[in-house]
Amino acid sequence: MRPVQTEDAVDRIIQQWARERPDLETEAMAVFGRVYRIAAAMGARQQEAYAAFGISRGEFDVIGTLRRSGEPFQLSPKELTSMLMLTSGGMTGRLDRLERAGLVTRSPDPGDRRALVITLTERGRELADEMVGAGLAIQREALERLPEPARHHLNGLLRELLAVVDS
Amino acid sequence: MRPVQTEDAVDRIIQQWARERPDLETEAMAVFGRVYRIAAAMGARQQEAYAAFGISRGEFDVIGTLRRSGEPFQLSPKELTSMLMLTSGGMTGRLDRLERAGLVTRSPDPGDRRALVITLTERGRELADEMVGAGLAIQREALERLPEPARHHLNGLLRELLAVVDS
DNA sequence: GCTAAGTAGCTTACTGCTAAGCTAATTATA
DNA sequence: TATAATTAGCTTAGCAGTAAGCTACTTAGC
Repeated sequence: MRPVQTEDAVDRIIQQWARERPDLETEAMAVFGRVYRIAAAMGARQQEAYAAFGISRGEFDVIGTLRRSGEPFQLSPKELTSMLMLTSGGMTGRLDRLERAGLVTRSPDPGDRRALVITLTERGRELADEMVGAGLAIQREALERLPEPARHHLNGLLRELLAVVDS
Repeated sequence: MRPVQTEDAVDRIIQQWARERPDLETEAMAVFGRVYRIAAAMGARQQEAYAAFGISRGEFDVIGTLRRSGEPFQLSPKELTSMLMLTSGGMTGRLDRLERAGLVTRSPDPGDRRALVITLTERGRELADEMVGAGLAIQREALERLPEPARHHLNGLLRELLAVVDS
């Protein structure tokens, strides 16, 4: 009952390398080539869904992070920068746009006059709640086309690979 | 003998969402969250390795595509643009840099006066051969830390997921 | 208390990308 | 043949990111 495994774009690339460079051991290329393509394709699809709400994927990451941090939906730019692995300049730009859109506010941190507190506005919270559902729907739509034992097994293997890669 | 599965960054994000929004079905978020992080981490690692050769990952993609296309290592900008899913402007920039570095040449296509032929130079071919080995080494180093049945199984599941995502 | 080092956030210069529009050449149609 | 539509590649403007350096403030050591 497994679907027939037909040749995909990554197989073709690997066949070309195997013809030109038969000395290469290409298994790793297959695994990570597929990871890159899945990430790119799903990223593009999510970006499209987010654009319907008027903000980018990166901007959603910010309001999503504030939303899931829980009441009172406040974090410092520094915390956001390190959670989202961005430079401070990039974060300043995102916060500028989100503030202009009325989704977050900047206010001084009473305990540290160097620092700011970023707070999700009511509109920002509502938008984050709507958008997390929309983004998740895109992901579920794709994933549900795999049968269940495969889904669960895939998640476990990806967890192992991430542990290896992040260490 | 399986390593103990400890909580990772994706688990923590999902726990936050589950606390704030218990209505969400988060399995898909786990799978794609890990795919995104693996892609980002490995991409950064490869970029670093490529930088040692003086060119970027995107530029390597171009000379790698020419190299694996086989003798006479020639493709048109149009073919490269569609293979690498780039806009024409982006490809023009990459070719400018590669030409300046002496890794490719631009020459007129004798059969179509609108078109160009991009040819890998001898130095370009040598560099591509060296770099594909270096990039692959990074990938193998990570992947080999998974035991073999897992590696093969993971590749099969990723192939299934890519087929679903690319359709 | 002073001073040196570190930290938070912003600004600037630069890079690489996309999107839109251009020219020149080719192809299809009347 | 004339003309309309398409295609290849380039150029330009604009955007989002990084890296480096700035100011203002805080912390640690003497």
